[in-house]
Amino acid sequence: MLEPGRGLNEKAGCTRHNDKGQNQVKKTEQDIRREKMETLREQGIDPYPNGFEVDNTIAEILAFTEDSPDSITEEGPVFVVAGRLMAINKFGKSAFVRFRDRTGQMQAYIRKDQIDEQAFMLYKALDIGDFVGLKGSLFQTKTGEWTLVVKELTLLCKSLRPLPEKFHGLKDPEKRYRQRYLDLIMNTETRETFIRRSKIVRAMRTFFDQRDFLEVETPMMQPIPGGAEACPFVTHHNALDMALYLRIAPELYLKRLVVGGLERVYEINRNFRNEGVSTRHNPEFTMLEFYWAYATHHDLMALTEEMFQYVAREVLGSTSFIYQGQDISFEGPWKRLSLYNALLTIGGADKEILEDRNKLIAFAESKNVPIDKNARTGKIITKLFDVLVEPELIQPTFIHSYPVEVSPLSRRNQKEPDLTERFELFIAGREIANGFSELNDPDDQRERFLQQVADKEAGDEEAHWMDEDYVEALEYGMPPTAGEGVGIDRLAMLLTDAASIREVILFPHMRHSAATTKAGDETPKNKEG
RNA sequence: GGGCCGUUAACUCAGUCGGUAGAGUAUCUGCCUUUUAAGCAGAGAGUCGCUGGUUCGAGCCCAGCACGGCCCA
Repeated sequence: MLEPGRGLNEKAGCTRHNDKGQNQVKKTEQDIRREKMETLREQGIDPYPNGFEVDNTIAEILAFTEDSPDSITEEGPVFVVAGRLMAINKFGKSAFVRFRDRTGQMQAYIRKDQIDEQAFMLYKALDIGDFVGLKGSLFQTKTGEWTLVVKELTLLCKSLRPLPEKFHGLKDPEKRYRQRYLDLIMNTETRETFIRRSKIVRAMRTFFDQRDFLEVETPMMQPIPGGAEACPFVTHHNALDMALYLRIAPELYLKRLVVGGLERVYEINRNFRNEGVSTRHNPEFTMLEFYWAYATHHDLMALTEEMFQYVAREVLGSTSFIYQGQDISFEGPWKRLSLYNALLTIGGADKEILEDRNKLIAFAESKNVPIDKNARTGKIITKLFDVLVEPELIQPTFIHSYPVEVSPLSRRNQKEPDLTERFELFIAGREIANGFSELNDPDDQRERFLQQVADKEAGDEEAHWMDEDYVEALEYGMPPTAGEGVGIDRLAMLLTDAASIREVILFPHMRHSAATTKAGDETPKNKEG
């Protein structure tokens, strides 16, 4: 046998490649599926027909086999059902197919002698992923599985791309997030997570509706972004030629509604914060905020316990569950601890440290807590809390009495005016909720805003803006009110045992995909300049 | 922003010491009317993330970049 030199060999390979290009067309699975589609069209079968009269769900059919198996014969009853093909086992003149609708999954049996000629042609062109309508009766296979014998077969939608592999499924997290529809098709847990999230939100609405709270919607685009300390997204209104900010919180608008006499309001909606993305942060996230006239932050804490217990019972059927290997119980009463006491008992600080700013800074450094030495004392204290205490709060715990410097919208404690009647709720080492008795003294509110403006000028980008319009509303009078925000995504994480926020947001924010970046047409030109 | 890890066929993954690419599933062809991740026989399928560098030779080594994951800030 001749051993050609390397160069020759390469040339041969090259030639072979060219031959291939000319003589046999390289077909992808998509090409093959398109060819099948064209063949069907030629036979008068529309690959994308409109509508289909579905009489039964898979769950109904399976329930029927449980309830009245004795009434099932070859002749009937006859069911009409639709779904997506998830598996096909072909045997020449017959096949078992597994199909799925929103209620479940079952098996159907197609045999040549049970269907007409056109349907048999159609069967031969079916692929995994196609949607079909099936009409037939039931029988049991050798292993006892109830199976639909197909009498009529209708193509409802031709799928042109192959689904991920049936056994290992879709695992690549990037693909799961970017193409969530594939994740939902392939991964049962994903479907269950988002069904559960929907139940959580529904339970919350029921909870507040039952207590005479009114659900409202307030602006997502605001001229002055307020209600939280965060960096906003900016946009521009062309016709009005003005800057608008995606809201960082609905708080100031909801309190205007309380001024307007809507004494109990709540809103479940998106907030936007222009920060990094991580397992705990998505630029847009969902908050419940509610305001309750004539209540105090003590009432809020009691209501929060009740609400979380209600939601957990509705969604899980239990008030205890496991989150990332830790047993969590919503059974009350929940622990309540002042921020200072938390730092003393859990954070390892002592009284002297908390009362002396220099000792506080030295303490932070000794604990390797990164702080801004020029920040106001209240900020340093909360930073210490975040690092030293927060991760330790596994069971639901209310931390209350936050410094007024970090709480510009909260009512002062009458006995200790440097502290506010504010609390945060921590579960599994994370902040879940934040509530307080609202500041309704317009003069004090204006002073707080001015202090925030000074902080902003000193370089604190997240400090509040002055909102004169809001202060004016307070001047008309807001009744004593308590208000709270609850992070829905984080609560959903707890109740679905999700390690990352991306697991509970259908379409989490991602960077440009590598594929998009590569396609020069789609990349903004100005990036090069 | 920093550190570590990853990116190979449609999917899930191997790839030894640097020597020109592998499996299973899926697809295609043939056989097959009770399968359960069907089976048997055969076939096709790759910009090894991108761009450079080192080398006679790079999926593998080096640098930069992109995207993702985890941890930290």
